[in-house]
Amino acid sequence: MQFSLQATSEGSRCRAGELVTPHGVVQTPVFMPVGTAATVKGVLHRDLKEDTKAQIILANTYHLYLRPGVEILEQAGGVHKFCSWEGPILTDSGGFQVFSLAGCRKLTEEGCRFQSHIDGSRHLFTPESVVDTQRSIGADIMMAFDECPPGDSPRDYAAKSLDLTHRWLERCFNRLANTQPKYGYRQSLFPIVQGCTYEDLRVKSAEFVQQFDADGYAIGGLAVGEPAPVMYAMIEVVDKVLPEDKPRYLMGVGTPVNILEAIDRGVDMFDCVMPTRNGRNGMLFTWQGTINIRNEKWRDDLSPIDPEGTSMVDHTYTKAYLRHLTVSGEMLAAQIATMHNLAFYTDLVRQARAHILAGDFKTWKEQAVIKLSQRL
RNA sequence: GGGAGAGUUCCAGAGUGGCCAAAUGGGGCAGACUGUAAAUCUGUUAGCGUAGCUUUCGGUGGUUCGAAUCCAUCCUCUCCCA
Repeated sequence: MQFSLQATSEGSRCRAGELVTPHGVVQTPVFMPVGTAATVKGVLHRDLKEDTKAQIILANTYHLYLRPGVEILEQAGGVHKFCSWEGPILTDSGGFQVFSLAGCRKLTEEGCRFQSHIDGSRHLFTPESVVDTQRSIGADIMMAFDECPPGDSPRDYAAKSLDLTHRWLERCFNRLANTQPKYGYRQSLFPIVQGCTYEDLRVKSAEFVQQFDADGYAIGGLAVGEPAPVMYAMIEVVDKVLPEDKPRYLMGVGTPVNILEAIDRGVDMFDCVMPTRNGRNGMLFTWQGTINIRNEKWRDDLSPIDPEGTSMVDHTYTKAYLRHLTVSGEMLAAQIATMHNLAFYTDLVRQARAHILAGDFKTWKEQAVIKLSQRL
């Protein structure tokens, strides 16, 4: 996998780049819609690609392993063919599920024993098995199996957890080296920097991780409850250590403002459920701020959903209509809101990229952040 | 014409002397959501600026220390039999 930097900007660590994957070129900064179960909920791939301009999407190892299962994915010839998405796919390792499904799992040196949230059946994930599963899935970018500790973890737990994540990382790379891709193209493995909100642990993790000469590096365990300034500080610390010539991926982040701030600090790749999940729950992101489309004030607003929007839905439907659909519980509401939000998120990073290339990112960002923080 | 029953806060519908500003559901209003166990979850929904006070359970009048609950009467509605 090749990554090339095309531009950086004065007074900022921001970068514009290009990532060449087996399934196509990704221009960075990039936002990657989350498609946990090999589907970005409610959106046809045609619309995902042509309307919302998604360049690469996520899928999830934990969820695909449980359903439909590795066998079906192998029979299909990998997840791309299974779900008919021809572009690049990144799979999360299930590390986040180990965190978010706490209560039905047990961590050991070997890996993580857990019970399926679907039927309660018992399973074991190890760094090796997770790499194997991602081989079977056929992701362009595989993620290392990590532990994502709670945001408020005490230092001793964070340190212990970090060491475990590092030992697991070595095992992930060993497994990667000793196995072959199943579908004829090379797969990349991204390590994940952890360390909670402890600066020295973050530095230690970034230094540990970069010795693996990976195709890209991820920053995990952020936006899990800590204040945004703390998150930004952690990004700054880590980005100083990570290699300049490789993409940096901030996992699970975030709000439009979070994303611009992270781009400013050198992050190239993002994913977040916010545009999709919040969209399904009636929240719209726009350049003028966020909208709760359920609010009564939109009841008779027959203006387009978003005059500045780049999606077909923005100009085809009115706010009053989308509110009606949302309040009525109509499934089309979720589809329209999701398309709008994804189109907005990709537009957000695309404009950021354009301003990086133009050299005025910093001033543009300052103005954008003010507007984006508003509630309409 | 005869008989039976019912009218409760936005709606449906509990409650049948004090623990009732009144269950529950719906609807309304608002909020949350950051590597998706989420088309989910939470709050609120008589008035006044909390404690507390004030006006509500078809209308009117009464019984009682006290009434949505008991009595009288009026109004409205539903069902059954002719």
